[in-house]
Amino acid sequence: MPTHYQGDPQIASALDVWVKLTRAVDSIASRLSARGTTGSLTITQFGVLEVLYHLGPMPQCELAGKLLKSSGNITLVVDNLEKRGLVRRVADEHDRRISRVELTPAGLALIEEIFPKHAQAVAEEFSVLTPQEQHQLGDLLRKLGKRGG
Amino acid sequence: MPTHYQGDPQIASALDVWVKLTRAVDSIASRLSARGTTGSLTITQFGVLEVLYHLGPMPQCELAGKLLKSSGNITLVVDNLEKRGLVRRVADEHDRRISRVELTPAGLALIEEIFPKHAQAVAEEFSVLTPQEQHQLGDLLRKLGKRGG
DNA sequence: TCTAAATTATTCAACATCAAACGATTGGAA
DNA sequence: TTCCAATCGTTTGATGTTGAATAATTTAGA
Repeated sequence: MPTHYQGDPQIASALDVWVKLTRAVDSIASRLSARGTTGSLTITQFGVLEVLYHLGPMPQCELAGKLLKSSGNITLVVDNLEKRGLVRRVADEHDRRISRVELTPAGLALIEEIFPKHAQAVAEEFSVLTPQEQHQLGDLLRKLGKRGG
Repeated sequence: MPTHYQGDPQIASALDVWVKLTRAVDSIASRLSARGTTGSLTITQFGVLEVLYHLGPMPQCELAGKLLKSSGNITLVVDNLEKRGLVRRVADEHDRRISRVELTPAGLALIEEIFPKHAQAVAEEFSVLTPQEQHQLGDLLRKLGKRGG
């Protein structure tokens, strides 16, 4: 989408790259989703299972931090995963404010089945870039992301 | 977030870059949002006004295409903008299926006020990259995005 | 100890988002 | 001309998302 911005070339360049950045992510995400590699899960549900799979059980607030979502959002997503029997809330013994979330056997079986397929699909999407280009991209993104946010 | 993936280094690298990519976008978007440069508008509402501002009145289906959203979504967002008097639906004379969306004077005034601030904020976010690095990033993203999606 | 501040999870209202189904309309083919 | 397929916008149901308010609990400080 051309932004047609007529001012400062620095601003025009930044707007252009920002649009490219958001559209690239949208584009890749939609192609990944179309492949159905997340099974019957939504993106966020997949994210929750994946984090629990790789990092183990954790409190909801920590889950919110990892996934960059609000606590209210995590409450709902965990609710929906719990209804489907994929995760379980376990009360913390030492701090009764905390409810720890963990995978059920069904949740573990599901993420073990679909994660490799998802990883493979991501690899195929990024195969248009050489290893060096991927490293370069990672460096540029690190500079952009590291700003306190 | 480390993905801790133990397999093919090609897959590990792709997952790593994919995580960096989504997190960079999340991070920048949340900082832009925190600056309040979109005024009292949501991201999508801002997007609609911005497209109408730069490209002129257009049917909802075209708006959906530009913003990569579903038609049902656009219906709702335009509804909300219309309630606030920022846009207007105008029936197409030649094709009664189409309702063209255009800025009202209030909508024009608003986007004319906030867009430059938003553009400035985006420029500041991307000022951590040199012009050459921005160009490099644009090239890499173009390769990633161009895949039919 | 007692109290104030911080943390955790939940709830709610408002908006976003999609997929699917639907009705109205258009355009082309038989 | 008549009918069928495609297009456009809306609606619905399910889920996501935030920010703010709230309740329960813990922690730290006076």
